Amino acid sequence: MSATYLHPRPALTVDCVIFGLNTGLDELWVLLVERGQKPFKGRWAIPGGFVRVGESLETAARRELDEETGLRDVFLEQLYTFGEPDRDPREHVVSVTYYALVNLDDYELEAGTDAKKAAWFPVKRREKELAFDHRRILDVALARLRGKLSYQPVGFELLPRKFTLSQLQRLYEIILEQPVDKRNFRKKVLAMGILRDLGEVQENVRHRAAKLYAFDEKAYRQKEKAGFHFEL
Amino acid sequence: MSATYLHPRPALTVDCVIFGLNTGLDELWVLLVERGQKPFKGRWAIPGGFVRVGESLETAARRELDEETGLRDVFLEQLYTFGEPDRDPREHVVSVTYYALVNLDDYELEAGTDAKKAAWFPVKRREKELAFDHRRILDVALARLRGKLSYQPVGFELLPRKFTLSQLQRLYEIILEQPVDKRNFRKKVLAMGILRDLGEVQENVRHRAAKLYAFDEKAYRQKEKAGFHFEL
DNA sequence: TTACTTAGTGTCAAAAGAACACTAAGTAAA
DNA sequence: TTTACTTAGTGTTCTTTTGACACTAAGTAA
Repeated sequence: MSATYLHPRPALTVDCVIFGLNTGLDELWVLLVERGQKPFKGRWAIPGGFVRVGESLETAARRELDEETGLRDVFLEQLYTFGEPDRDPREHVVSVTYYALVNLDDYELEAGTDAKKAAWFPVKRREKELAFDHRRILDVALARLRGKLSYQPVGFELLPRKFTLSQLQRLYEIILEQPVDKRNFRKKVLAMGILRDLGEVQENVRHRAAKLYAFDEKAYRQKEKAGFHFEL
Repeated sequence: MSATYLHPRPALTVDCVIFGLNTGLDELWVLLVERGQKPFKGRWAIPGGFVRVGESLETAARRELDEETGLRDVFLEQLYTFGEPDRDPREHVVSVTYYALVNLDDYELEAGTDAKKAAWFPVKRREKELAFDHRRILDVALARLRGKLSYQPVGFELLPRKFTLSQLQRLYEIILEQPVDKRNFRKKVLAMGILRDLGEVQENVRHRAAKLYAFDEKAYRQKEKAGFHFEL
């Protein structure tokens, strides 16, 4: 299994920042796993692991995601590659990072199949004592998410397939941390024409039930080709 | 010099897409080097090379840039990391790519100090026969550049330090491939308050000399902190 | 029946964006 | 020295977009 090379190489890992929103829609969460070995044993870290030879980076990221948290088929996008030689005390380890967006309810309490402890942390808590440079990675991921949210339709990945306009609005308010005008928001979103009115309403709510919508990806792709640019 | 590891590792390289604009301001150019060895011997490629252990990714990128093209102290930003296992026929090579922006005149004809052939190619020519997946990388870089141009003040990196508003406008027209209204453009740019009027005018032009401006980075940074967002 | 909660809707004023054409200043050539 | 040529530089108007703002509708629970 060991390998010898003419020149030394840095080790290569993938790490995934996983953002989640619960249906209560009160906060943005990030999924962390507790490290079982040194270094940083007992510290919380974003899930990840070594890239295998012959495996693409995204494949590696999805494999690690599955192994460490049980998550599959989620939205996943490359974030940034960190390669400071001292970011891992053992040796030079370069990490290609990804960020994932999931709806918490679809996966709630999926404790690591890998016997590792996994838990959701509120992003706002800004947990300081993360392993390696993971605090930094999380900050970069959050900045990216905030940026993307405004000009790419990624927010829907954090909601259940069927959602109300109020839920979508709250998502934007929570992540961007600024209030949004209800009427203006609804006008703008609906005017884009990328939501499908499902003709259904919420159930089991103790107030007027809101209409349910779904993101219409086909419509979005078509409009995009025609020069349309998402913006919220 | 050789090294043995418990598990096999992909090789790790950095590659740099270098965009340049000449003062003639007629086209966007990309700097390519001719490969001297297999694989893809004789093909044009974007400059790059292996990351050394103990060296940060950006350091590696700047080192390779200097070695292969003589460029130093240029604007450089990470682009994307490509890791498909078959992108290099020899073995699994993961490439962290960067893109650089330079003013062609500052460096014109800096043929490789490394005895390698280097040449500027018009981006629009969309040279097909590049080594490895470099065609793809170039496409990603161009898309990124186009995106950045609109909401980050990176265009100035392609101009000489002192430039005219017409030059700046032409830059946007060339890269975004769409005409811009002169009066509206000037109003918008000047209204941002991030250009310093140098109180100088062009020399050696056979028509009315235009005023020279410089990007005022300090002003930009301050405004940015105060919530200002660049947009053109 | 009443109280409570969230859903859903339109108008107006301000700001930003888009369209548009001429004069000014300099050089070069007749 | 006049004329032609080239690029610099400038305002106004109309249209579109954005932002501020408050009430009624529909349902549940007490």
